[in-house]
Amino acid sequence: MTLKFQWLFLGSEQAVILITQPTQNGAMMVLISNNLINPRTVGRLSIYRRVLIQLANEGIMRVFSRDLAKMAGVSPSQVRQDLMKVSTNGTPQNGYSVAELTQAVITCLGTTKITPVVLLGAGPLGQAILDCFKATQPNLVMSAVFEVNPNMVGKHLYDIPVLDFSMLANHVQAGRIQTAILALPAEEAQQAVDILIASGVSSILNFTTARLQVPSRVFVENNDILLSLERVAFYATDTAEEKVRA
Amino acid sequence: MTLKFQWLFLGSEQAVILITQPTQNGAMMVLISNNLINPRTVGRLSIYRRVLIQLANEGIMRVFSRDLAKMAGVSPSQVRQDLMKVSTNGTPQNGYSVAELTQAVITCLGTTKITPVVLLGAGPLGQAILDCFKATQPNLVMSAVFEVNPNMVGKHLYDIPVLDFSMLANHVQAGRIQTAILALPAEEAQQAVDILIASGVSSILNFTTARLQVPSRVFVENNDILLSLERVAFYATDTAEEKVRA
DNA sequence: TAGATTGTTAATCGATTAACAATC
DNA sequence: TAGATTGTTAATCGATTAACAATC
Repeated sequence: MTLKFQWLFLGSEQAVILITQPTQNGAMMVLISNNLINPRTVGRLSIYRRVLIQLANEGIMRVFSRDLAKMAGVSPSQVRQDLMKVSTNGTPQNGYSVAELTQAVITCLGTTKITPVVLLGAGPLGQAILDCFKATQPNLVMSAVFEVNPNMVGKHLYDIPVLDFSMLANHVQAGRIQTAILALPAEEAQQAVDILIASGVSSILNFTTARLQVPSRVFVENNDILLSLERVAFYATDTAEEKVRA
Repeated sequence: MTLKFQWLFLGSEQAVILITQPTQNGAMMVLISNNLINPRTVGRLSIYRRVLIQLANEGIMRVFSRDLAKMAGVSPSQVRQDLMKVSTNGTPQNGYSVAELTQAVITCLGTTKITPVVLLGAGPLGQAILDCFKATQPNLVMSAVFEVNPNMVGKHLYDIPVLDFSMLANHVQAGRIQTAILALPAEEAQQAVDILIASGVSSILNFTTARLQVPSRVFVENNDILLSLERVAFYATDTAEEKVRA
């Protein structure tokens, strides 16, 4: 009997895993449908991991939810609620073992598995992303950069080869690459996404302003830098002009 | 009588404006406390603006909430709910005038006022942000880039002068600059933020992994690229390994 | 008019916070 | 033991969605 499992993303904040099996007439039957960790929680767990690693570097052995909360910028309740998603081992009076909790969070986030990534676009943003990769955990490995600009193709950026865009589908399929980063012009985004998904990609980090059309099994994280800029501009207030005469 | 008004940010998703006046003993008395547009709504309004401008370019004169919703990737209810925040002018049967709605959204977002910005950090990420500025509305104007690296100071990047970090406070004060972008090492972030806030900055776009400590009147938008990467890696699933034998 | 859409209020949904028994 | 913290359930809060009267 062949079982199949896949993520399903509901909106942008909720994820579900489906385990299905084929019925006699060929249709799929849902066996298990588990609510799993949603993107917000994953984000906070990543932050806890950073904080925990820093604590370990400082030689601190144990930590309370209150302290972890303060350092991560969230509430103590939130920390304990989130830690319910990982196999916790805290004790009253003693809090959590930094070493054990770090391990539990890392296991939960699956940061132990090597995840190959492709980057689309070798412009300034693409290069900045490559630069960021120096700081990531070693489980994320950049496989190649794809560009249409013939002046860049064949070179290396941060030791990563820049390949022609036409090689994208083959490369992704051959390397069974599941993760892609979009740092190309918004007009080219959807077309590239169609190729990526057809080649097996299931998780996309989208730095373009385009709204991507993808099947529900594919995860999309939008990081719209222009939107961030516009929002920050909106909330800027000139304190020097804040006083008005009535 | 001197009135004073200021934003107040509650958590990361809610903003309030306070209008206060001094009492006889010098304390401030709250006159009006208005719930105003929260960051999520501001983000969606920015997206609507983009969509509307594109529609105008295509020569389309009128639009229904249903169509706007589809193009922005949200629900029709959400569109109408958001448009309640701007002075709307839609009519049943005819929907919204693209030109009028664009104008109303732009007015609401305050995109008419020139907003000067400083950028901290001239590394690869800083340069990518400068590159993004080409695409922004002309109301956002980059004033200067600040760096500690003496090899960069004195040069120009994208026609913007790179100044020494020691000139930051004076420059921000002299130019009454309210908005700053952080693209420097996380270890230097808080120290820089303290200088910025003391110099009058009220709105910060933080690209570092640091959690910033700021007074509640200051808006902080965190854009943690490493977190985005980690989240995307988490949801990647290898479809080729999705089939398991039971 | 009939039908469809707006503007707005009510209902739902989900995420965060509070509370508290169990425990060290 | 007394006091404080965990793990978890219940309550709250806020955001999104649905519903619907008013309207063109």
